[in-house]
Parts: sequence; structure tokens; C-alpha cells
Amino acid sequence: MKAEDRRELVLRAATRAFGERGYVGATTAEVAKAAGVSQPYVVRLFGTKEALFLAVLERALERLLAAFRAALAGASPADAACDTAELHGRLGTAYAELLADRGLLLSLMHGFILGSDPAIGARARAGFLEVYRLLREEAGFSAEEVHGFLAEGMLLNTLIGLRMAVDYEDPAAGELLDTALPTKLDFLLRLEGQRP
Amino acid sequence: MKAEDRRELVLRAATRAFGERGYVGATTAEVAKAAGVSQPYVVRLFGTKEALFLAVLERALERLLAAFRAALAGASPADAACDTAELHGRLGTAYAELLADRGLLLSLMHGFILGSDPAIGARARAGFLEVYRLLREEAGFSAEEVHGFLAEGMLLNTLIGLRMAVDYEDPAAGELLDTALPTKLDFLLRLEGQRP
DNA sequence: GTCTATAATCTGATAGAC
DNA sequence: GTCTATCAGATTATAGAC
Repeated sequence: MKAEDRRELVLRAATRAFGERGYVGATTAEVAKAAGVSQPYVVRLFGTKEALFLAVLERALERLLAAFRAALAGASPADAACDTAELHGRLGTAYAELLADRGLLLSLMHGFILGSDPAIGARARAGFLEVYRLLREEAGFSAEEVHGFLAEGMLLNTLIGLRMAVDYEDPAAGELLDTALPTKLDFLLRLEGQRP
Repeated sequence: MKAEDRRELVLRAATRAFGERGYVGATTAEVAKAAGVSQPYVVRLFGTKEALFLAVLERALERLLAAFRAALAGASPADAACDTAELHGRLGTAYAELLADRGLLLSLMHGFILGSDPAIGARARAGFLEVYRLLREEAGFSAEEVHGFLAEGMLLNTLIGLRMAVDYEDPAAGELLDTALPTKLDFLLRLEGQRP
């Protein structure tokens, strides 16, 4: 197999591992095992664990921005249906669908709360602001609309990180999940193994 | 000094450390140094690093719930001023003021995204749901209102975790922070050392 | 391109003195 | 109550073979 393909394989495994246990908590050995390669080879491919995490962040941000742009492209040609409420819904759906790429949103989230780390923090801030600008400029949201949209996104990330779906039977948890993911709830419960 | 006092001192140092570098990233040696005690003593006081983190979560949740209840108590006796918009504002202010207890909100956030960890995840979910119930039952919010309030809270946590204030001069970052913290911006910028 | 072996470091935890 | 000394284990990274 070519190094390029291995790289992608390792990147995917790393995304899952970092999403579950965070940058420091996930180990290169764990990533290697999931990718079916040796631990030193993981390090060899990316240089350092930090570079691997940065590569995971990079790929996650690319996919996020691409998903948003695709959602916008699907909506733009239409005529009057392009109010911001409609866009909010489309972008929200695109965001929720990123859950299928396991660990992607959570790796981002882990990056976001490591702002004190010199390299990771800088990349995370820049990435967050790229998303902000896309919503503000390309989607045409107002500052308040972007704020509301990002807030919902961060709550979704948190609920995923919490594995709140495992408590779905709890009335409070059920109501919260129903409210936060009105359309994508089955999707989530299946992902989290709470449904057959 | 009595063990009780040391405990509180160490707990405070641990809250800061865990807030900055996360559960796995922060070390007991780091906490010990910040608290002015030896590393083995930190372990002895709490048993294990995990127990220390759980104690930090416990304390953070207690303070959060207490701050919300105090805000509600200050608002309840009034007559007509108690609509949910008013409460939303009061509770939001109470939440933002918790930023003064450094690391508190971020330690919580780190706990929230470690839902896969058996002990930490369970406590984090239960704590989050306690907050949910308080807002729903004691504050009288609707499911949608709680959802919106929590979403804003998670965005605030994320912006703090990102140290977004260090990029305040960036137009997008400035606008985002202005929108997310309309009233508490100076407070934040001073906390983050972006203001004299 | 990929592995095995291993070095170097860090870190949580224990033992035991004072 | 608190420290010093230290161990055992884990983890990133390197060296070098194939």
C-alpha cells in the first residue's frame, strides 16, 4: 500500500481516538492498532503526535467547511426559499451529518478547548474563525444568527461528547436530545448504539 | 494547616490545571507545585488523580448550581419582572461571573467531552442533567428556552477554551465576542490579560 | 514502506521517615 | 500532616534491519 493511503487510514483512526480520549489521552499505540500498523510507523508518518493531531484538525476543518459549502450550493440557486431560517436548517443538517465521520466533531471540540497549547490553540482559533467567516460572508448570516448557529453546534458537540444518548431513557435527557436534534435523533441513537 | 484547608487549596489549583490542560494533560506534580505541596501529598489527599478530577467536577457543579439558585432567588420575589427573558439574562450573568473562578467552567467542559470514560462520563452526564432540571423546573424555562440557554453556555465555554480573546483584534473574533458577551466583555478581556 | 527493538522521559502511586 | 526517595508502568520517539 502506498504511503498516501496509509496516511488516510491512520488519519481516520486518529480522528476516532482523539475524539474519544482527547489529544493527550489518546496514544499513538492505540491509533496504530486501530489502523493496523506499528506504533513507530504512525510517528514516522507524521513526525510527532502533535503533528498528527494537527493533521486531524486540518482534515476535520476541511470537511466541515466543504460540507457547509455544499449545503449552501444546494440552496443558492433557488429563488425565495433562501431566507436565513432555511439556510440555518440546511447547514444544521449538514453539520449533524458529520457525526457519521466518527470522532470528527469531537476531535475539533478537543482542539477548541486546548486554546492554551501554543500550536493547537492557534490552529483551533483560526479554524473556528474560518467557520465564522463562512457563515457570516458566504451564508449571509447576521452576527446574531451566526452566534445562535454556533451555539447550537457547540451544544450538539457537548451532548455527543457527554454520550448523552446513553441516558436517553432519562426524561430530562430525552427531552434535551429531542429538542437539540429534532430531525436527526434516530440517526444519533443508532450511531451511539442505543438502537438496533 | 488542617487537611481540610489544604484540600480546598489543592482543589483550587487542580481546577485551574485541569481547566487549562484537561484531565489527562494536567499532572499531579503541576497541581502540587501550584498548591505549594508535594506531589505525593496531592495523591494522598484524594487517593487517585481520577478522584481528584471527580472532586473538581463536584465542586464546580455545586458552585454552578448555587450561582443559578442565587440568581433565581434574587429575581423571584419581584412581581412582573420575572419573565423568562429577564431570568435568561440574570442566569447568563451569573454564569459569566463564574469565569472569575479560573478553570471552573473549563474543567466542567473537559469533563463533558470525556463521556466515554466510565466514571467521569457518568458524573458529567448526571451533572449536566442536574443543570437541565434546575433550568426547566426551578427557573420555569420551556424545553426550547433551556436548549437555547445551554447552547449559549456551551459556546461561551468553547470561546474561553479557545482563548478567543487573544484574537480580539481580529474583526471576526471581535464581532463574535461582542455578540456572545455583550455585557461581560471587559471582564473577560481583563481575565485573559488582553487588557491592563 | 514498514517492522522490531529499545532508549529516554514522564507520571501516578507507594513506602516510610519525621 | 507532610515530605523525600523511589518504583513500576506507560508512552513518544529513535535506530536500524528488511
